[in-house]
Amino acid sequence: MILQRDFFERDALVVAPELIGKIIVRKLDDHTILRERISETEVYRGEEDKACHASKGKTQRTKILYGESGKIYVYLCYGIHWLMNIVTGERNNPQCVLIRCGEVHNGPAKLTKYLQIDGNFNDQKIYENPHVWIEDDGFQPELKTAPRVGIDYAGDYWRDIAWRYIAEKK
DNA sequence: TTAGTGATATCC
DNA sequence: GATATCACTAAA
Repeated sequence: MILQRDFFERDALVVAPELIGKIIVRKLDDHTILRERISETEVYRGEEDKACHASKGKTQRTKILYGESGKIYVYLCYGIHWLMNIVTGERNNPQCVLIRCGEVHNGPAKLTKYLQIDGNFNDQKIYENPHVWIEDDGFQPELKTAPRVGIDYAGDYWRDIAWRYIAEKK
């Protein structure tokens, strides 16, 4: 089953844990289809979240977070790495879920490198998309939570909040 | 531990 | 126009 827009229309704090165990499918061409199960996500939610790009308000870059849910938000980090997010929640409620790792490729930039996701995918839909989508095969691993990574600048409260969801290893 | 890398926001 | 910042990785 392919996840449709209504899945992403909900709050990021609901979508992020449910994305764990889902499968990102990336079709490069008719003969090459990559699949990777999501094992870690993080929530970036609202203008008051200092770690969220939208905390500085609506800009050219962050306007996509204010738009339609189910869009892919791809962001270039440190000049080298593409990070893949999915916009969630209703319009004008800026929030997204960062796809932080897959089962095979740990690390947000490794994942996008493997899946060949880059800036061209920014602002595209993650559903009704012939090149990339997310499937649910019914698998639901046990989850654990942890503080988010790499956001020391966000201050004590936002740095320590447990908005990171990880598939528990068995 | 550190270098590499470039888009974005912010300050002239 | 210039510069400071940054949700990372690989090599050592």
